[in-house]
Amino acid sequence: MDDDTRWLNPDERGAWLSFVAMVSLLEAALDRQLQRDAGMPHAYYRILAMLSEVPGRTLRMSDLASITHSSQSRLSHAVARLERNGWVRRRPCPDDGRSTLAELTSAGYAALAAAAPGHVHCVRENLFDRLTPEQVGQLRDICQAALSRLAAEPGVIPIPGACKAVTDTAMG
Amino acid sequence: MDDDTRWLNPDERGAWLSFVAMVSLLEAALDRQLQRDAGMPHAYYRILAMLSEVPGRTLRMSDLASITHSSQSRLSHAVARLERNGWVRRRPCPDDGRSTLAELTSAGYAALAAAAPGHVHCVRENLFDRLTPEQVGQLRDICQAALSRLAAEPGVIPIPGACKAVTDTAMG
DNA sequence: CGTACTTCGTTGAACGCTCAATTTTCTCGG
DNA sequence: CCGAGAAAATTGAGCGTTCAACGAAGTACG
Repeated sequence: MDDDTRWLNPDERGAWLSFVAMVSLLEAALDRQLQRDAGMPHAYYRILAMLSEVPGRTLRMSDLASITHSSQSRLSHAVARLERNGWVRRRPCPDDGRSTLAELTSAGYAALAAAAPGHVHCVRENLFDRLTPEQVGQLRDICQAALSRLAAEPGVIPIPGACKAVTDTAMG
Repeated sequence: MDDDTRWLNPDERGAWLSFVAMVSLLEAALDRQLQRDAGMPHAYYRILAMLSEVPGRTLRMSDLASITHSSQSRLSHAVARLERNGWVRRRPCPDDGRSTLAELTSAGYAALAAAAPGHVHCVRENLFDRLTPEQVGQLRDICQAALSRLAAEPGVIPIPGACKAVTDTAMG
């Protein structure tokens, strides 16, 4: 172990342990709440939420994968399940024979609308209601700083048009 | 939808979208790196890391579940796999017939030591090297604020002794 | 002592995600 | 037009996590 590894200093280690604990518990809390009250995991809620915010409530599978930070495979499995629930409908894209369009159905919108208040309550209760307005800004800046590197990772290609239009207004 | 739900304001929504994106991508990057280079997911790395930091490299399953913020069931499955790899050994607890002790083997320690540099590099590259020292402190405070609520969630009982002793020094 | 209750850990089924093919369609250079 | 390569989406196997159920061992109280 004669390494040139730059280990975490005490401040960084403390922050990292808090971060890992916080993320584990928060994700678990969100998943438990949504699974119990709406019959879907957090990842599926985000798919419905993203679709709901876009004109026509329709997106190409590829774009939907990008804005939900999901692999195509993962999204394909997920949408297959959402379609079985009647919450999403798939149809071929007229402009590009390779693409598939995913559309939020009215049943899907209703499920999302029913789930949203409980979900937002959970997010507030466990995060934002514990933070000062200053800390909200700090959190955004910290995440953006990390994203400057993460968004360039293999397999993560930012979508020029669709992404921005949505992330400005989506509710999470 | 005539609700008294307090929706997220624009600042909160922006922070939340950044946070969700950052967490998804960071977790994915950590899992990919560890799976590729060390043959284990991040959750399993954390189990080995926690064991390695404790006197005797041994913990009761219950305590190990607590400090890794894992359910007992999840930990039980995980340790079963780690034991199959020869990285952890289980034996009955002499003090309490219900309990099981999990001990990090020397092979397990070696696997951890081999995995650590690459993992820390990944954490640095995608997070800490993008943050100012001030932001590191802000991140810790923000996570601690959220943990003040999350740590009290159902199923999460802080361990009086073992937990503190470890979280002061563990490397994540 | 014995009954009720709690704690500890495990198990199996169901489910979601990852990874590595595979198929279909589009694009581009010749 | 044709062939090579890229892009879009899907599929199935393997793995990790969740959830509910269970057995085994400790605790509290009459």
